Amino acid sequence: MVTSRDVARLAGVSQPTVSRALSDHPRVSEATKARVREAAKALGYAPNAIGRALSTGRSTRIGLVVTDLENQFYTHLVAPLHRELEELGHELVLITESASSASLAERVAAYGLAAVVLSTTTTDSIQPARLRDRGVPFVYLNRTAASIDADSVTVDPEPGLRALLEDAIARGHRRFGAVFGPRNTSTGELREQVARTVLDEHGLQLAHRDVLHGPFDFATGHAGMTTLLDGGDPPTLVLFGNDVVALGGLNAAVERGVAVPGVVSVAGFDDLPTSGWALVRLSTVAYDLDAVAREAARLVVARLEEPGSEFRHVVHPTRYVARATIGPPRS
Amino acid sequence: MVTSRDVARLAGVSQPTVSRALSDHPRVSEATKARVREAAKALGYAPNAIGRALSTGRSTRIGLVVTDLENQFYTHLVAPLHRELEELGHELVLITESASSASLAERVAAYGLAAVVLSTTTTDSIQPARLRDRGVPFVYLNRTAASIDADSVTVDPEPGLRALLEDAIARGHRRFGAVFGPRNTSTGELREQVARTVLDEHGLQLAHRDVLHGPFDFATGHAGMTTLLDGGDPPTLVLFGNDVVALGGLNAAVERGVAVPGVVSVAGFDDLPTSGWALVRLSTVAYDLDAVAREAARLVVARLEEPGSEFRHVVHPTRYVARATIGPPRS
DNA sequence: TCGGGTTGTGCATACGCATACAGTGGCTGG
DNA sequence: CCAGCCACTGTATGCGTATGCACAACCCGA
Repeated sequence: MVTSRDVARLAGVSQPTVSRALSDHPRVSEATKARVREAAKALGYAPNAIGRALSTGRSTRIGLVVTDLENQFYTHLVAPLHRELEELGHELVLITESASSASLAERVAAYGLAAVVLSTTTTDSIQPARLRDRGVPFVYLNRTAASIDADSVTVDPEPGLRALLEDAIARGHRRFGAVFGPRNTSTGELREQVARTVLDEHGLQLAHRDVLHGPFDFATGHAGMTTLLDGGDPPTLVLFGNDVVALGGLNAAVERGVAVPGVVSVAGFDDLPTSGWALVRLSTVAYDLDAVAREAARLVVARLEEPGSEFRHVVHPTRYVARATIGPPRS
Repeated sequence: MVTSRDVARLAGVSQPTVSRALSDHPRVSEATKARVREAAKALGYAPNAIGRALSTGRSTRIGLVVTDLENQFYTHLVAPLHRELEELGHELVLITESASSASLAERVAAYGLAAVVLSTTTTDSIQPARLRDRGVPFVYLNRTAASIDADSVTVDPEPGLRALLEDAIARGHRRFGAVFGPRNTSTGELREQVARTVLDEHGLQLAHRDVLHGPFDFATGHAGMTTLLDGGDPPTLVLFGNDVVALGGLNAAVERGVAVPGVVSVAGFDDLPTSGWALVRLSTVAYDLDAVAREAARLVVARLEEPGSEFRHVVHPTRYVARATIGPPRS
């Protein structure tokens, strides 16, 4: 391993001078800087992040806490987040909440993470509270927790979801079903609430038996659609908590030969790339997921640079994307 | 931040004793261990990975080098790899090869990574060579490089691909087209070679104009299928480099109303979960991707523990999964 | 010509942990 | 009863970097 001491020796200076030269300290002469840079290059030197982190007390490593890496949604969230963090000179460490091991806060401390992006779905505020108590900066991504404030990037489901539902109502739908996300989820709850409000405004409501809940995954949608279809007189449109769930529902319908939108219409939320496929054509609510993820990256980094600043709450708008899975209701 | 010194003070012992007690050193009395553990728990102490890494010279952080995080294939690779690494007490750091920044080897050194899993597709052996020169352990995942040896987990396309092609031939296909992966790719090259061999054995071959190449992504498949369909007298079956590419091709066909498998049959490779959807039903070559990823994790960790041991080359078998996208050729 | 400021560099040290080594008791056996 | 050993635990140190401080050399104006 090449250390700054090796570089110092080759450049004929002291180790601290190497450190200063490479970080472009103004008190180092240009000549020395050039010599040091050359020596560093010759040896293939790169400052050791471990040593630096230990010395400065901060690290450039940022944790992303997710529930289900296998979930397609996270793919499209991790990629831009990672890209942006990398551009800002930070690294991404993935963390899943495995109940088995230590508490999140402890693991953050152990891993030496500078900050954390919380993208787990549950509103459970124990973890945020612990993070705050430990002084670990964190940012909410696509979720919030009522009791603990922090920077956040979220999505306002209202415009998109309203447009979607009003389109459905205009087409003649009256019996709506829903497979929402988990109950203790800020995003899920908000979407459900908006949906109920919009329907209510049109004198409609969700019958209790037509509303299901479950994790934001394929299986939930699949099982949900199956249940709704198995019940007598299924709803004419099923609203899903997000696209991954909707895709599960859509496939369940296709599997049993139930025409979409001929027999049931299907609505999603997120507009994942898959939803736009010619094979799928899912009608859904869209927003700029890429921008949301990048925004989260910028917020964390900003928080690290200005720890005392006021919390920022960025909200992205949504819009309705009408494709092929919402049609007129069966007569 | 809670340090081992704080724990030491509370437990009434010295800092090194804390270190030893928590790592279950045999020369520490049970009574002391208990006291230390209690103090650690009371303070919520977790050993700082930075300090530990600096002290021991090794870290538990393992890098995963990928090309395209957005790619669905990597989703199903990252998730199990991460899970396995976590179980083995290691962390995962994502690295994408952005040409802009420093060389991979330098970044590995800078990040303080203990080892690296190389899952980028290109056979370019510059990076492996540099890693070797720096003494950074690494493992090939789903790729190899001829010139530089290392532990590897790969897939043998032969059985699955042979079965797939022989089924297609038995159904009457004679004109095959292909959209393979990038040229300088060990997996892509191997699949192409196997395909050509099997076809050759049956007195068939791939016409030059029917063979395309490109990155392993959706766009490649989409463009490839479009090109093949636009040429006069397209092949009756198009073999794709992998499922992600095949899904691109499949959607391109659907978009222009070309029936699959009525007009063209489509074959993939990987058997991603999406390929099994009722909406998709892609005929493809399957293997246990989950196991492959976990195997890679175990290999890296084993390599860290026994640096001198012989390189292991694990090869997973494949099998043909006949679904709905391969039918009889159009007459 | 000399004091005060500026510029450039080295010295000393700290970060949190692990570990080689030294030391302190208590115990056993001769 | 004491040499010798073992079981514990503390002291000292190092990992690679950053940074406060001291210091040397130089410059400038009075």
